[in-house]
Amino acid sequence: MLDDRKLEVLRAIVEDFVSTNEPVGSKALAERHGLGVSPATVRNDMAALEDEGYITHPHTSAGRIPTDRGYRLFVDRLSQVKPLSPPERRAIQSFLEGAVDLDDVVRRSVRLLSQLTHQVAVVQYPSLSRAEVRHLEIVHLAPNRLLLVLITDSGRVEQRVVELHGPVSDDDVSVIRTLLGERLHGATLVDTPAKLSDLPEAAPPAIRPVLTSVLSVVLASLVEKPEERVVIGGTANLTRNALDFPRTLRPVLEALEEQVVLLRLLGEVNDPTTVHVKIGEENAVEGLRSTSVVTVGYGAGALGVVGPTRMDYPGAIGSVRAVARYVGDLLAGA
Amino acid sequence: MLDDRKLEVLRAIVEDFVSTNEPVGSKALAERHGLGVSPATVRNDMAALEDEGYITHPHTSAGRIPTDRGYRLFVDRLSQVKPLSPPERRAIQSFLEGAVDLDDVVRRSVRLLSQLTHQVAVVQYPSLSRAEVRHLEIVHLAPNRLLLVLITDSGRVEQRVVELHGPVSDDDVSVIRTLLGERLHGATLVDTPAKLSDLPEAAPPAIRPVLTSVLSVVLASLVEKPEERVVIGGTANLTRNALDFPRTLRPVLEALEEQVVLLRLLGEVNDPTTVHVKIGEENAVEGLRSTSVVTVGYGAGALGVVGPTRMDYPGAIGSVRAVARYVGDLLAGA
DNA sequence: ACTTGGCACTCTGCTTCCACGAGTGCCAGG
DNA sequence: CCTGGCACTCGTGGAAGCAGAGTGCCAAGT
Repeated sequence: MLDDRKLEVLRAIVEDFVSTNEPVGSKALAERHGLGVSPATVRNDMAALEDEGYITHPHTSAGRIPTDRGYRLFVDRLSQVKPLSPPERRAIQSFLEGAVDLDDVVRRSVRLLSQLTHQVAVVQYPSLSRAEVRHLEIVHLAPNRLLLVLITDSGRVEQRVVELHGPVSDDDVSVIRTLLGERLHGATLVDTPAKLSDLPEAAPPAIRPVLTSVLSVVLASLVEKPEERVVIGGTANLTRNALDFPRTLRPVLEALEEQVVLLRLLGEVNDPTTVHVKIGEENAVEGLRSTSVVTVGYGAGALGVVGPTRMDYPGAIGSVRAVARYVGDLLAGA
Repeated sequence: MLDDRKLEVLRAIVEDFVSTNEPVGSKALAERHGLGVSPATVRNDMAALEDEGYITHPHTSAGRIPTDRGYRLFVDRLSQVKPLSPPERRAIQSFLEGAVDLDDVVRRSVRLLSQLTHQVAVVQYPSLSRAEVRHLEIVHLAPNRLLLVLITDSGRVEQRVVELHGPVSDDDVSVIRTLLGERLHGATLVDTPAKLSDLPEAAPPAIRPVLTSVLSVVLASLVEKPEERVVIGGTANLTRNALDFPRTLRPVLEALEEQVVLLRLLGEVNDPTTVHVKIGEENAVEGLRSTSVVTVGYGAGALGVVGPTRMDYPGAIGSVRAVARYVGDLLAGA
């Protein structure tokens, strides 16, 4: 059904349309891509591709543009990832290494990705649940108020306030600090419920009430529904090609403002090591049906870009993969 | 030069234009605002207002629209702040009180502001320099690597990694922790240089090298150039009135992505208790010359909104002020 | 069976033209 | 100083016409 030349035509259409943002006609295509056949032949192939739903045309006398399905085929079978140039790689590395802390790493990654791809970039903080506890500090803020500070191996620092029913002494706080510290040091957060379950019984009766308050906060806010954080940047790129989002910029921006939505995007990454591409209507999120999303896991989290379906997929995939790799290494080694 | 009626006409023009987004003509204005005079009279007044530079018209046969100068006069002399309704106040309060930590307070404030005003909201984290140290924790990450965690009275938690030249023992770390803790507890960050200057001499010689490394990081990253953070939200509102930013949406989005720019906006607040309004060309930031910015300090930081010059100033000022008040109270009491 | 040139057809986009209407500026009279 | 009247300007919107791009299909060539 689809011989090699037809696929070649499809590739040419995608590439042309991506770079010019204009429907591409048979004539221009035939001569510009050295296919060695006449426009008429190309037209026949185009008709076939259109029958199969890979391309369409906005109106009768316009050129063709790829459909979501066409992009899908292009991504799956016709394109190959565009690797970054060595200078680019060096630039990424040195830019990321300049970061002073985790926040900085994430911010820099976002900026990097959006500049490399000219799209909107999304970077998730390393997930808490998979993280390992490096330190748990308890600060005695007020007689009946504690602040828990959790530091993970990925550099994340989480804080939670614990309101107690009654006042507690500094000494008791020290005891609890030591107890918890021993149990949790080096544990991953998913393991903590098991590690902590017998703690109240094992502890001196005097501190049990306080201990349970602390434990409930730890379990509730760090383990059961650990806060996932996502940072976004480069939204100005959405206006780059005003033509891409005729009247749909609004919903896109709205969707991108929702943490939940972003998490869902990044969370759909099953296999964390391969790059995932969601094209147009494939997106579960309503407001992003006119966009494509390229994501990949970097270890403890995920990152990606969001842009028009008319996107430079090979470039985006290459950039996303490269940045994920560097970020992953950086955080693993930190 | 400008009698009361002319001012009244200006007010009417601003209000009409803000609500309809269409140039307003003499006829509609005369009848809709019950000025008690004929359109012809209004026209004369308009001509005067135009001579003074308060209004202009896009083309000969169109109605008038306010200039930046006109808005300025309106804001300064013709409008009065629209106070929020009691239900609105209650909603704000209960929404903010649901926050679990500082990050949450800031995020909620941004959302609140953008929803109240239908503009882009900007909220600065409580500034570090004015903050008081509530706790300084030193975590021994690796033999030659420490993590400083600083907790302020406003709830901010800052972390910095200190790389040491050589390994250090847990005991030495404890000593330093105690030393620093004593000196810094309750101090504001601006005071710290004074409080710490004699510390190296006062400390046991053995730990001096480590101590100076730690001190230099504290001073450099927390005091000399303390990291200011800003959160932004509601950018989708920029697309609400597509007509407001014909081809200028791009630079606005770009400007808003720059932390520096946002800080500059909020930093221009001299008198922290009054609301500041920057209209159009008054803005120092290039990309925001087509917008207006309404800001106010809330105590340890500032917040505000960014929108088209054609903005509901009384409403925006009221909302900004109200939110700032609640946020200020919340953080002061926390 | 596939390719190719030719040709008629169908659109869109652009211009021109024109009439309409909103809105103004000005003037003379109350 | 206000008001009604009136001529003038100018953008808007619709109709009409035209050029260009691109298609679909057919018949002939390889």
